Amino acid sequence: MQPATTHLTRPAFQHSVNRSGELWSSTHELCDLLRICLPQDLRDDHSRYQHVRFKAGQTVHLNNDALSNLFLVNCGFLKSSMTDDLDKELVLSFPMKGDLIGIDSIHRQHHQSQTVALSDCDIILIPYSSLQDLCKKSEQFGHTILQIMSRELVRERYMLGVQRSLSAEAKVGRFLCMMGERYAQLGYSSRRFNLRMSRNEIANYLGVAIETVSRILSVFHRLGVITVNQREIVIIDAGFLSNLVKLPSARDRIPKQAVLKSPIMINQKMPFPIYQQQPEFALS
Amino acid sequence: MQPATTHLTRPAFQHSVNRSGELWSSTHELCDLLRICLPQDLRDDHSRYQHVRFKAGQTVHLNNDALSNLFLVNCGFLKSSMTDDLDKELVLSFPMKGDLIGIDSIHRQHHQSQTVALSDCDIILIPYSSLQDLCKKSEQFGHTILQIMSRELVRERYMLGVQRSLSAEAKVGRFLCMMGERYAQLGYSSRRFNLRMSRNEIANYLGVAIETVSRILSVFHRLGVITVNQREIVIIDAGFLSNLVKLPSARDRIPKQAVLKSPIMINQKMPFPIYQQQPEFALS
DNA sequence: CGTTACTTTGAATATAGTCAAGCAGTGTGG
DNA sequence: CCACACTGCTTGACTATATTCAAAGTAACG
Repeated sequence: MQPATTHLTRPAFQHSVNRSGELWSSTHELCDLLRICLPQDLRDDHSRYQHVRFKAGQTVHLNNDALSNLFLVNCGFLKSSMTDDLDKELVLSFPMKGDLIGIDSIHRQHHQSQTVALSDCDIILIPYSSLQDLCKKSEQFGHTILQIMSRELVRERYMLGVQRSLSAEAKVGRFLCMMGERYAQLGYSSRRFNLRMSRNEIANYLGVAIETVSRILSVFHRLGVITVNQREIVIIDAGFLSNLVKLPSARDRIPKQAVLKSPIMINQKMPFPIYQQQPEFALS
Repeated sequence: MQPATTHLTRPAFQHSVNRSGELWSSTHELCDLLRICLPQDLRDDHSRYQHVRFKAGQTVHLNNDALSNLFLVNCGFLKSSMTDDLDKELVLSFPMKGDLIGIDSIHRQHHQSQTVALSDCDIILIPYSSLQDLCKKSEQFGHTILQIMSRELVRERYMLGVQRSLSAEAKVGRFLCMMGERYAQLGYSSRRFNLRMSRNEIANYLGVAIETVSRILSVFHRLGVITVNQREIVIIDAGFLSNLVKLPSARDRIPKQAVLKSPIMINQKMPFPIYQQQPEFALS
């Protein structure tokens, strides 16, 4: 499809740090970002965590980098990807505010993926050693970290399900809804937003060809369930998008019109809220 | 494809326990099974973990069960699956000796999947509370658990890559190799083994139709790279299977013979050892 | 021995991929 | 400011891969 790596510039760490206005966060702020309650036993923890800024296009970490920090997104939009057996890029996720980057690296103590900034970003560095300290200090925090990892597992598994059993149309529909939900969580509109990634990156993420994504967006537009203008999306019928199973085959569709001869298949079940705020997730 | 749930019998826990000969394992044995070194600070831990036996076809846990235990496979073969949006079964993994079942349930404190025994099994129950105790007692153990979860994430991600970017032929090829490697780890032959799961389960796991699996196995057999006899597989050319990208299209293939007009595409790179023993994984 | 479940194989079909061309927005340099 | 190239996106036509449907074969089970 596309080459695995374009030209990746390694982040100028020290540089960024010195210029970054020396912003540091407390453990409390960390927990807030992660959407977990500050455990009792960390009330008097005064650790500080450094912020680093990345410009759009800059690399946060590369595949195979030794694990020294995890990265917590404070603001901005990123893309995590790995390189598969065949040296093709494989987009894994689009981290944004509140997402923890790098937990896949704990296993071998080296990153198994790479992350680049799609927009200017502010990222908090969490040295892995600090994470271990926090786990040692607070039993509850340790539990929470397990939960976060477990959640990541469930999310990735959800994507696995999407890959395996959905039509390309359903994939794109759910992708748009998911993005809407995620923006909503950040306080933006879930109906009108700008995609931060290219069609290519979407296609890769969904495991379909770029032309397929393009075509499907056009069809959705024609059907009146969304509006597409470059990367600006307006979702008109979110229910349609998240429950779509498949559209009538192309031949049953009067070309260039929204008139359909055979019915559109829609799933009745409520979709699994994979990225929604999870109240039970916060520790009481 | 296939109905999500056939008829699942809940395990007769108490019953099994009473009949099971009351086998209990030590923390040390637990670590051995998990292929990690017993941490120093758990040397004098005398916790005991109960074994439970399951007959082929019995359910170990159901989706949405409250998390009380994790399950460590001592022997036997199982199948973990979830139910997707469209109520279809989605096979996630085929746990065997040494695999830890249920870490996806930590997130919501409820299982996000279900596991059934494909053969008679001996399973060690690890109450989640005990796991937390061990983490509290031993910092190193806590770290190791993180590693295990991280590893699971990487494995699942590998499958995601398989789903997205491989042809059906490559999927089946890699599946066979992977099974070989896993059997090898258990001390069996990596070349000759019995698949414990049905074609249906394989197809589901790989995200292809059952007929496709069947056809591809036949083609491999005809090409002389494997031998298939029901569920007994003999791998003749493992390199071929793990590096196959795609076979020549059907029309370039003289029917029913192993003669090919155009070349078979083979990947040069070494495959990622996703299930191989990882020496660096053991704690020093 | 008949019923059932699982598997294989063939033929037709559909979905999505590839190839190719054209369009639109962006940026560069004359 | 315009011409030019460049990149990303869209659209069409064709094709390949894999699915679906159908039928028949094989093993397993009571």
